[in-house]
Amino acid sequence: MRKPCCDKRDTNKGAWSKQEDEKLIDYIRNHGEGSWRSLPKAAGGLLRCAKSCRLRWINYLQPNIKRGNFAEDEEDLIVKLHALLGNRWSLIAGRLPGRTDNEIKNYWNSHLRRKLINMGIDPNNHHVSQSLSLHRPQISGSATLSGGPVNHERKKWQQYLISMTDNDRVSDTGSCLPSKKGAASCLEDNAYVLPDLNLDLTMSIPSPSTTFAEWKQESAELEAPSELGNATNQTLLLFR
DNA sequence: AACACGGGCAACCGCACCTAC
DNA sequence: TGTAGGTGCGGTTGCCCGTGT
Repeated sequence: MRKPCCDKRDTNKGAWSKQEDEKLIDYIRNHGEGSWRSLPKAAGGLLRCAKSCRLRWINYLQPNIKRGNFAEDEEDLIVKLHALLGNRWSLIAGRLPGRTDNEIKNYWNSHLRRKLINMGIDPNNHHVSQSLSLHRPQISGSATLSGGPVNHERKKWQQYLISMTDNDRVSDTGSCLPSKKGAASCLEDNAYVLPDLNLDLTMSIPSPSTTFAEWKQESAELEAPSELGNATNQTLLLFR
């Protein structure tokens, strides 16, 4: 049985106070990140769990964190990345400088998910819902999307839908849907699903004739340093 | 004005992965 | 090779605040 990461009797829970934040910031400024387990004691006796310190630093105290509303292009990117990666928030966050996985996850759950649902898109697999899929243009007739300012939004999402072929989306079987697999194995999965990702995240359709064996061979070849120059591998590197 | 309700967000929890021994 | 500690990640919870009734 694993020991708990800290003795819960001796730790505070809940919102962080200004003093606690300052202690943590001071310590990390002087000693750098890492050694989270020993940090609370070393940082002037912070009564916080190591994991809590890490989370607080990564999500709120780091100097390069971007706070506030998400820009339109950030939204687009999140949706596209989510279609590719599923709930791999840390990977998605890696593509959005200054944004944290927690922030993106919250934004997805509170805003983007609902937005997609209103558009008639299943946020889990990015498929157009049954009732709309037969006539994609109907999306513009979604009940929540009438009125002027929405037109732009509507157009944007229509383009998104059109640009997303079925091959682009995370498979229904959930090859990269929530599981406790590591990022690396997830990327392997995606490399199979999306062998031809482009750097700008607009996608080309993978050859339907590619078998798994062929893909494995291609992947092995891509591992070779001499292949680093080609576009496909650049794309794969994007997700490393 | 008081209450109920829902949304947004910070933080917690537990599991999985990584690495050193 | 197996094990334990440290860390990272994603799901979930709970509090706070705004809005509607």
